[in-house]
Amino acid sequence: MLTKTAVNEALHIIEGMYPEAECELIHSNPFELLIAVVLSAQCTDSLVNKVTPNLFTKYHAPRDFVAVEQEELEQDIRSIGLYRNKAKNIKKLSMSLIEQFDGEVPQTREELMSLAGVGRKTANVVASVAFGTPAIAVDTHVERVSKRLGICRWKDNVREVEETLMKKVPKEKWADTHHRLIFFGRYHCKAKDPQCSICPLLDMCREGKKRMRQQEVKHG
DNA sequence: AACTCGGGGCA
DNA sequence: TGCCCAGAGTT
Repeated sequence: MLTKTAVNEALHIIEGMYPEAECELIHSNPFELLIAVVLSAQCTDSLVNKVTPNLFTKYHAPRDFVAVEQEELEQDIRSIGLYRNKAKNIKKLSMSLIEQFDGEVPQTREELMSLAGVGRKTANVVASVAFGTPAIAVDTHVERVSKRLGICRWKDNVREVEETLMKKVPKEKWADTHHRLIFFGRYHCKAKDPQCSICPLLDMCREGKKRMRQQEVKHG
């Protein structure tokens, strides 16, 4: 397991690799953010950003999603994939907002996670981006990178990865950490074909060094 | 713990 | 044209 100091050193190096910020979901209020993040499950932010401008021109509040036919909403979001589940969840979620939260987006992670289509990652993104609640949203990139580097343990579940990151990263850097690790995971420490041989973190990376040793054996 | 949902993007 | 991407719900 990497120490607090080593983790912050790693984050600093990653920061140097990617000066610009992560692509973010287009939204202008907490409700639009919530919808956009629910839509973004299993697809990229840029893909979601292609449908949300039209979507938010047509739908402005929970009641608009409740009123529309499921099939029509499915067509409005069809291009992002998994559209039946997502349309169903958005209609259900919108009804919950009206019935339980006076039509507003709740601010706590527990309340957010009670909504259809909102899991731990989505709840953390909404809580932190819309309401400034300190949180680290752990997606597959953050999880994979944290495990390879040895920030957390291999067997940790998402909650444990999140808790370990919160312990090892200063609170004021949580939001930035999320973006940096996603960027690093998507473009460099990829799930398949990670770029270990040119990685500036190789010296401190347990998995990277292991992979390099395996390559040496393979290629004589 | 494994399975399902489903398009777009890119080699 | 087939592989790769990327969470939440269900069983």
